[in-house]
Amino acid sequence: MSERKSETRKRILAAAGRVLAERGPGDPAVAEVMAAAGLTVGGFYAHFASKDALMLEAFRQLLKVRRERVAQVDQGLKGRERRVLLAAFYLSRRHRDDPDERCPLPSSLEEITRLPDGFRQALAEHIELMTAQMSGTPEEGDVALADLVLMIGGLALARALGPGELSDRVLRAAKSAVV
Amino acid sequence: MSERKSETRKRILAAAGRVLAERGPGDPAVAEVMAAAGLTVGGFYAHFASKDALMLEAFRQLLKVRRERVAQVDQGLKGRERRVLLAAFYLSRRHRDDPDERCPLPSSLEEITRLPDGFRQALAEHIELMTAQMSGTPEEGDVALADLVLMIGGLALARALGPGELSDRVLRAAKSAVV
DNA sequence: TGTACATCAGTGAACGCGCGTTCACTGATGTAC
DNA sequence: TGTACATCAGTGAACGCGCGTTCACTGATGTAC
Repeated sequence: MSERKSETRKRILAAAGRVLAERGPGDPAVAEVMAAAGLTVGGFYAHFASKDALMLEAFRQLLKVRRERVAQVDQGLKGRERRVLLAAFYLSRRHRDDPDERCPLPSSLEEITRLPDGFRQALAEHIELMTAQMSGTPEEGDVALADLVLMIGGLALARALGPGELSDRVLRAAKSAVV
Repeated sequence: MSERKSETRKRILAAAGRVLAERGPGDPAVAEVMAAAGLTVGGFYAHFASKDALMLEAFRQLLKVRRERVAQVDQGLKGRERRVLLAAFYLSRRHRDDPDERCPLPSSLEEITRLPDGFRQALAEHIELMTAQMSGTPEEGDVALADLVLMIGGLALARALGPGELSDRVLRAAKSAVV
């Protein structure tokens, strides 16, 4: 594969990641993703086998990047302090409203029920790795898992409510419940 | 409107409620809902103005019924004890796997972002009423809200993971984090 | 160095399908006399 | 009580559109000699 082609591939993947994080893997149309990458639909299948294949790869990549980012945040902090800090970022109004840098999970969970198994596996792997990153000791695993639920669920609910007082309250309430 | 017609309308609404709770308001096709009600597509628009109108009415009705059910559960229990009991039901494997009696929120949150405003309003109203039902005193409002996030988010994540060990762990972890 | 040909990334139009919505029609039920 | 007509719930086919996927073609880049 030529360098030019693999550059194009990356552009498509990046465009897919942006819309996926906002609207989930199913909703965005292939033509829309290609247009966002500055291309036309026709060329798509020279890069990916199907829409699902593109979206799965974008999904995995987004999760991986986010895990790496989390790993870089403040390794000095451990256990609950670390979780509180991560939740403060995750459940901020900025993360709710900013179209970039979004976690794809709140928008993807529901569709994953009906998507190919690879999505479920990528999700499971991510959850395992994140709980490990968020717990100082193995015994803390379950509280880390509960905190992930607060984060993902809190953001999903806050987004569904749209910007506003109740939505802000949801973010605050979830943050202060971190275990 | 004849009695026969209004009976049919209720059947359509009930069929819509079942698929909505499982797959959200957008995914099920009108023809599929009508078939589930023992009818053909053509007659649909004599009962509802549009698919969105049907789904919104089904959504509101499902939420109302669920609130009434919660109101009947054990008024003796107050505050945290009450929330623990409700979470035990909500985050059970049965509620995760049983196609009937499902809460529509885990499957609907994401789509609500892109749906007419009525969905958002119905959601907001439901969340307000539920936090009221789940807090003994007004000061408890925020912990009730956090518990709702644990319940809805926990079920959404557990469903996305599909039945299995990790999914069960999510349910348990969320339950034991109830504030 | 230049010419002929092959390769390759991307284009643009078309195909097939599912789905929301519309509409002419049918068969059953109700009403007038 | 019976007959003619109107109403009404539901049917089945069609329309239009969006979308995933395919494919013949183009223009640019690389290779052989």
